[in-house]
Amino acid sequence: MQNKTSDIKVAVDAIVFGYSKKEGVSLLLIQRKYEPYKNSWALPGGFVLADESLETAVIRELQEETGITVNYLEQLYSFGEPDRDPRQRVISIAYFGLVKTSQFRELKASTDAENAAWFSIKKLPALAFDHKQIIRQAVERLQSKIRYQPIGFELLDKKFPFSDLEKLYAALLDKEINRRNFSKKILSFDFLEETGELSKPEGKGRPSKMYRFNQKRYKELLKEGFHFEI
Amino acid sequence: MQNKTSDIKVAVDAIVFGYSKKEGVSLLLIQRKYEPYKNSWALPGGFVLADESLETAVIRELQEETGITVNYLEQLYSFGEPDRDPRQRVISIAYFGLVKTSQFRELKASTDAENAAWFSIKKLPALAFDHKQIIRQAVERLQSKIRYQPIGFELLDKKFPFSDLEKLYAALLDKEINRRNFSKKILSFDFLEETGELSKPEGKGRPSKMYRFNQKRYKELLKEGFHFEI
DNA sequence: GCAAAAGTGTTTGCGCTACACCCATGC
DNA sequence: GCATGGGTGTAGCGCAAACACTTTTGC
Repeated sequence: MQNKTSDIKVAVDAIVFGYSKKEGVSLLLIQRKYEPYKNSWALPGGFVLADESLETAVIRELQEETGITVNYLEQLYSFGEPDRDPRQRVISIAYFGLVKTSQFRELKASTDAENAAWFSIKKLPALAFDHKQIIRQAVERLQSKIRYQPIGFELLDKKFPFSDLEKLYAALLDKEINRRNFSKKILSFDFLEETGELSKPEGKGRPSKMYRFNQKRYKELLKEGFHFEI
Repeated sequence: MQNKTSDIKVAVDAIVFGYSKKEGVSLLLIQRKYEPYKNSWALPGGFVLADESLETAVIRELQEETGITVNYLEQLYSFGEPDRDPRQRVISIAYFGLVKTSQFRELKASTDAENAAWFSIKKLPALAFDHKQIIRQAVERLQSKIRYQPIGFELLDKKFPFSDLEKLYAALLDKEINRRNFSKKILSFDFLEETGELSKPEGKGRPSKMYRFNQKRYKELLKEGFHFEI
């Protein structure tokens, strides 16, 4: 057996983003309980079981380690440099997930076994393995994907004031947005609907209409050849 | 050892595209010599060795099985459904490659051990494993990527008449292109340079100027914040 | 001269940008 | 009333689509 091929382990990692107006864009991390990198912060994830799909493995690990259920998940990239894990060869298929702000807050309740926490992507701790690089790639994917697919809504609550969407885009793209033009563009797409409700004013200013993303309408538009683009 | 994780094998597959005016967009396939799917056509690829990177594995397998050296390569996606290989669990990291037309023609010379051939993507044979699905995804990637990254040049010769580029885009996007507007747009990007030569007219019509893609200029433009988009 | 393919100029209209103003709320 | 943030109208500019015409070759 000259060319050993069977001792490569297969793992999955999850890069899960959340968002709040206060904290901005945040990332879900766990604190490792074992060597290597014991006590370091790292991406949630683990080895794939013999008969589960990759996606199932991610969902399972996220549930086990953080109690979180994502409402958007897609494969990001596979990382397989021979030396990325000091113990043995491990290739990791990284998945990219988004959770709504309501879930985002509820983290602590469901996690006492593992130590899991949200970190603002502007203030990340030192990270295990090549996870820093993986996260960089995930942030790039998020920033580019938000421009041509309406995944921003997966980070907001079901109902949200329009200004929340605007602030989210400003935070994600890290630049100011022209309020007038942004709302004209988004509303012209015709996949947002008013719920009829008004937001309770948070201290100051006029209350805003609440909106809801109409998934069904969006799917219809896609069939008609519509292309989302910011 | 209740949860077996160590018996998943790791493979790579290559989806390599070529292009010629006659055949259009073509795909490189090999004919399998062993079971399963013996004699079926399949993507070139194979298991990753213990100490090589994923990309190295792809390049090696392509060389061994087809004699081809790609001049563009990027990771496409990882496929890992538990039942995608009848023998045992195999996850495959698929890579997406492009070769220039000159290489594209030279295939037969370097391959007598394996049976390798180009197939027009409009007339693909039956395929082993889940390779049909992988190819579909690769074609989608090619079609979308060609619009926002100048990878089309990787499918043409170093020097090419402008109309070749136009025909390539028409073939890839499967729609007609307005000659005037296409050339205005591409030339305005300022990363094509005239070589000064003229094409030998192929029978009829006026000979055309030959162009060359200026990689260095393109990199400069990127630094200045330029964004390619068709 | 004629057909075929390359090369170029110009009008038109849509969409994005920029700017300006009005409305509803809490204090 | 005033400050704060939400909501909307519109002029102007730029760019891309659409169309038309000229040039150079082989026969």
